Amino acid sequence: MATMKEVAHYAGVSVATVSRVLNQPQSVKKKTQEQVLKAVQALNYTPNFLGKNLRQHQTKRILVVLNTISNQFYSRVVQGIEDKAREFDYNVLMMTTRNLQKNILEAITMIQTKIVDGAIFMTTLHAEEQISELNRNYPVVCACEPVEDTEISCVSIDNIQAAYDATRFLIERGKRRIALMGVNFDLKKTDQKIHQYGSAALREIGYKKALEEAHISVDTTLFFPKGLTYKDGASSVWDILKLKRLPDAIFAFSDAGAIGAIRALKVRGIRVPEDIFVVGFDNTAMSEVYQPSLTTIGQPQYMIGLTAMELLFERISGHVTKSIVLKHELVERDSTRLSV
Amino acid sequence: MATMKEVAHYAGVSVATVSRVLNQPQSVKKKTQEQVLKAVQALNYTPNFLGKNLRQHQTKRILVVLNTISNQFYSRVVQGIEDKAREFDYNVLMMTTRNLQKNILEAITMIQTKIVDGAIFMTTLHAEEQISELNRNYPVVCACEPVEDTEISCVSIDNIQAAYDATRFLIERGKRRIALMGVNFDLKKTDQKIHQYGSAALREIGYKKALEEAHISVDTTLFFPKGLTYKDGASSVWDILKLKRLPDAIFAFSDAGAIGAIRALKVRGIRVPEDIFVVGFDNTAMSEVYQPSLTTIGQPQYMIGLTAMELLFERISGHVTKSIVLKHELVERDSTRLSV
DNA sequence: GCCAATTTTGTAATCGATTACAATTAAAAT
DNA sequence: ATTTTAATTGTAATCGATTACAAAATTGGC
Repeated sequence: MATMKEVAHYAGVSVATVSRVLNQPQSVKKKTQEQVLKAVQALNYTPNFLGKNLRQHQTKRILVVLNTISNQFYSRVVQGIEDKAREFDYNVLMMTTRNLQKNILEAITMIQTKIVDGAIFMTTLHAEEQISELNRNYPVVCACEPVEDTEISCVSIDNIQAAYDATRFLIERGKRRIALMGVNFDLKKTDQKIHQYGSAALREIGYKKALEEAHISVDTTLFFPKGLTYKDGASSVWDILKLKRLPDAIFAFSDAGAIGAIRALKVRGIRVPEDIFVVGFDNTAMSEVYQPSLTTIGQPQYMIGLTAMELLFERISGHVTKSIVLKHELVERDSTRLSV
Repeated sequence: MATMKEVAHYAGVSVATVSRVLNQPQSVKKKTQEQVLKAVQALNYTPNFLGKNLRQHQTKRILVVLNTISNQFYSRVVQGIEDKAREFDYNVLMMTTRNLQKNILEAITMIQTKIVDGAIFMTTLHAEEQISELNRNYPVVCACEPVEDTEISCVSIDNIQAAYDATRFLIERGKRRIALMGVNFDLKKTDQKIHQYGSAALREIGYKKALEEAHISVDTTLFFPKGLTYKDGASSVWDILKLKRLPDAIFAFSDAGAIGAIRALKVRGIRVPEDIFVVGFDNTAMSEVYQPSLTTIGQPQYMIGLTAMELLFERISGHVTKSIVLKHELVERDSTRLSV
């Protein structure tokens, strides 16, 4: 609660000296140091970073912008970000947007108003334009979700290839009616730039590519763009059950969605994997623990976080822009494995 | 990137006028307003909040401190916090501690250095002392986890009663060897103040109370204080299987732990609920979706968040301290229900 | 058209730190 | 002991905003 001025007065020195003791102690005499530190103790002084940051034009803080923290997936990405940030003595703050543009703009304001030195966006949807604009003047990195603007540093897997791999995996196992469960396909109607739809649109492309390669025609009645949660997965299954012919496989763009779907199928007596194969996305902890365990596309979450933070540092110090694609992996488990 | 000074110059007015246009436009002539706004546009001006906050001694931001964002449970609490915060035009930032004291101290610094106006801690373990000290000079509220210091505002359920209810529920269904899976029991050895162990210790008390009431002796070989994750639950089961006599029920302090346990039991051919009953904690989405669905203690997460934020506002504006206990509920599902 | 009352604008202090530069003090060299 | 050099400290400007107070401009009443 005390200010540096009061500390200076108490210690009988100038504020400059106090500042030096706290920031470059080697430049001040041992004895004065002690006096000052004693005063700091006595007055229970803690610096006001608003003043410090204002003067120094830097905060040593960055912001991570997420849609929701209830997605297991992000936790590990954030850990990567934090570990790398710590190396450089930076603090990591987070904000959630819950898919509302309003909240993304709020996060953007946080950067423009100099509360943080930069930001990592894991949510580009609904505000690509504004993030792009932000990126012209402030350090920005996008992670997990693709962005159209090549001026923005970005880290993610190859979503097209990943979906292609998953789809092909199912096709090779004899599946031909593969339902797709994910998000935002419908945005397509308003704009043809694919990047704007995020990873889901890319995955849809990979899916189609695999089908075409196998000469299977794309059936859009098998698309269920509800969302990524358990409930979305379950709810999509209610729709699926209305189809004349059921699909023989489901490819969900999230593990939670896949699990919600399996659960709903079970309620109707449809078995996984015997009747329908199911593949998820992200390889979250639950995909291993669920019964049946879930085949899924694993993303190198920790590495994504680490890399994103690295790119952000490069951006903060030198305005270098760079995009990196990391490797995914298909993890085969029980939801696509018929027991022998 | 432009400063207010530049805007003022461009518009041909003083900085005071610019500030007024932005903050109390009614006090400035229409025509000047337009000039200024035009300048703001032209120079793409955004205020620097460091300066503003410094001058005004407030930031309109608060910090939420969590152990981890990978716990489904917190997501909904945070939503409550955010919704209430928005009502008062506050922003909510988050930091994770991953159960490391070092990180809690980092969060505390964030408040002391005036980057935020106050904080909600959902993680008191490892730093009660410091949080208590912080609370003397800055607005602090604790949520979900109990705190010893009565000067700290706190919101949570009655953990003793909740655990009592769960245990009693099992006893009433004929279970007598009830294993406990949770965290931090062992801290007990170093200090006898129960509050320091957090909610887990309270739950242990409730558990014991129910047993004693039923004249069942407490068997500490049935305590498995590994942690709250899926893996912890599964790993505890490996230990359980080493027992001479298996328990007939498991009460886990988290849904994830309970599910991890069910999964591990299944691997060894032990069925839930036929062979063992399992009860979880928190009523997260997965408890409904898992197979078998999980009986669990539900906490009013959203309400906890809402209330915590309310208490923080009271603390920010008037140094009122208040603690609130909210109601829990026992949700019965398949993991404790023998099919007829 | 003049004066008082009111509205609008500007000047300068302020928030709490850092830091260039100057001034002082101590140590080293002669 | 005196000068030179280096180490230590202080003075004051600065970061970018807000805001009390003073000054100027406008309005209204006569």
